[in-house]
Amino acid sequence: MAKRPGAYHCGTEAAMDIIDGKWKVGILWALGEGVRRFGELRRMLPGVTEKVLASHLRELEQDGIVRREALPTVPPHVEYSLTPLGVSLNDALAPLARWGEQHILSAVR
Amino acid sequence: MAKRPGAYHCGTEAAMDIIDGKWKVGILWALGEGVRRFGELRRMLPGVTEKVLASHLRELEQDGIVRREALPTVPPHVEYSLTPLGVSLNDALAPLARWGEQHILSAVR
DNA sequence: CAGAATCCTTAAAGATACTG
DNA sequence: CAGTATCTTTAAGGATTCTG
Repeated sequence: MAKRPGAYHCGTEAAMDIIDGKWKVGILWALGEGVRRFGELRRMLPGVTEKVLASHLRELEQDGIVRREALPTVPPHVEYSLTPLGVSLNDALAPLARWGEQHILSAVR
Repeated sequence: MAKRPGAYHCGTEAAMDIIDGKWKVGILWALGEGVRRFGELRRMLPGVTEKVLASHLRELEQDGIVRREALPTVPPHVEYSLTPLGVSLNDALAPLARWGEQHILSAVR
């Protein structure tokens, strides 16, 4: 979770704080493809527990990265999507993804 | 620390694994300015303990990000610097730094 | 279905002291 | 100077159960 804006020394530190959490970048990646429901996200991230997924989503929501919309249906129905800020964060992450693919993932392939 | 290349689902995850550690991006930033000695790094990162700094440096060295050169002098003298891979990682981190500055740090200034 | 509540495990980090 | 060796602390994450 992000702290107060004054608590950082550089932008990277601030950004890292927001995506700090085992499944945060996975969530960003999953929501980059469109609107997803809670159960969909859970299936897209094999191994994540409900508790951790819920708390990560709540933190991302508080940081303005994710929008949460609860539909008043029975049974409950909640949709998650990226805010414009979330989209921009995803874009800023793209070079890092390319770096990882080129230098780490392709090392043995 | 980076695991085996096959253990990741995307490049971001692999990159995040390498810079995972409270002071790793700080070390990258400090070494981006040039060669530094152990004691210099410690002073540049207020709050880091010797143990954590040493282990972070060892991990970054194993991941090929940092080069360690021990000079055979008395008293001991060890110089740390970025490898070409480390420089490229620092470059890939730049967009994220800009994002953090624009969207988080400047939020209250 | 989408979570909240509770309890539990364990790695990462911190503190402190010591040394080639 | 540049670490290593222990010990302790903490907080993220996991497992399980329960509910509007």
